[in-house]
Amino acid sequence: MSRAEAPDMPDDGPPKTPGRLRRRASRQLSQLTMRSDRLINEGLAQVDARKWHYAVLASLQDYGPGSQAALSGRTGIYRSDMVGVLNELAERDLVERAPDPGDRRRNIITISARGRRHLRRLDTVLDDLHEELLAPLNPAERDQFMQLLTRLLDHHTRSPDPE
Amino acid sequence: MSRAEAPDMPDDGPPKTPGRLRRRASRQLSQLTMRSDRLINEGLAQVDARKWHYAVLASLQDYGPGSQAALSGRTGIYRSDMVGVLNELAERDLVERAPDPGDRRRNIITISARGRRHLRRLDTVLDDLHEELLAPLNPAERDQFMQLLTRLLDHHTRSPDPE
DNA sequence: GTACATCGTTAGTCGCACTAACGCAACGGT
DNA sequence: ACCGTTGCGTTAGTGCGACTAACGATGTAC
Repeated sequence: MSRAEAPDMPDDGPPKTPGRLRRRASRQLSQLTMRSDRLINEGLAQVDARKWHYAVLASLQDYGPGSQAALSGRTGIYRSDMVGVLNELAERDLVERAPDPGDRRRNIITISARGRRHLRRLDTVLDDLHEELLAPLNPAERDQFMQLLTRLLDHHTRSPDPE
Repeated sequence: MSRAEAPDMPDDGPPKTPGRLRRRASRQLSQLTMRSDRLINEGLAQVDARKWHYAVLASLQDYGPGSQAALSGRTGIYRSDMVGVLNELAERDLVERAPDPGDRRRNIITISARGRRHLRRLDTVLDDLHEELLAPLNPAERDQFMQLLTRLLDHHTRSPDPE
C-alpha cells in the first residue's frame, strides 16, 4: 500500500516501522489490541451485539440478577455507560429492568430466556473469533499467552499506585 | 472500592468479574492495554511528551528526515493527525519543518539537536516504564511474551481480510 | 430530622483511529 | 500546452471507549 519511494532510487531504505517501536511491549500491545478489538467488534456486530452486551449477559447468567451498580462493578462498565447498554439490551428483550420493591432507588436487572439463548450464541461466536485471533499459536502457546497476560494484568490491577 | 453488598447477607457470592470474561484473550488484552497506555501516557506526560512524539522522533532518528506522508507511513499515525503532532514537536523545537525545494507540496521534517537529546531522554523514560509494566515477568518470560505478541500481530497485519 | 451516601441518569470531556473534502503542486499522456 | 490523475498537507468531523461532574430521588445514620 506504500511501496516504491522514488523510481530513480535503488530502494536502499525501506520505509518500515523503526525497530525501537517494534521492541516496545506497550506498542505491540496497543497494536494487537486494536486488531483484536476490531475483529471482535465486527464479529459481534454481525449478530447485532457489542462486547458489553456479552459482559452484562455473562455477569447476569453467572451471578444472577443485580442492580445496575452491581453490574457495573462486575463488568467494569461505568454506571454512566451502563444505562445505554441496558437500554440496548432491554430493547432487544434480552434483559428485564424492574424497580426493586425493597429499595426504590434501584433497578433489578434480570436476564430473559431470549437473553440466555443470545448469550449462548455469543459464546460460540466469540469462540470462533478467538480461534481466529489466536490462530498462529498452538494450544500450549495460547495457554502461555493467557497466563502471561493474566499475570501482568493481575499485577497492575492489584497494585495501582505504590507511590 | 466496591465491597460489601448487603450487611445481612453472609457474603456468599462475591461480586467479581465472571470467569467467562477473564478467560477471553481479547478482554485481557484490552484491559492490559488500558493499564499499559495509562502508565505510558502518564510517564511521558511528566516529561511533556506523548507517545506519538516518541514514534516520530524515533522514526526521524532511525531513518532520517522525511515528508509528513513518509513519517505517517513509518509510524502508523494518520496524516491528518500527523499535523498536530508535528505542531507540538515544532513548538518545542524538537523538529524542523521546512518546505521541500524539489517538490513544493512537501514539507521536509528534520530532527533537531534538542530533538535528539529529547529522544534519548524518552528512551530511558520508556525503559523505566516498561520495567514497571513487565515487572512480574523474568527476562525469559518477557522474551516469550514479546515473541507471542509479535507473532500474533504480524499474522494479523499481513492477512487483513482472507474473505 | 437533618446530614450523608447511594442509585440511575444526563451531559460533557479527552484521546485515539479513521473518513471526507479541499487547495495546491507535480506528473503523464496526447 | 492543456487536462486528468495522483500525491501532499491541512481542516473538520465521526465514532467509540474510558472517565468525570452533577442532579433528583431515595435510602441510612445519627
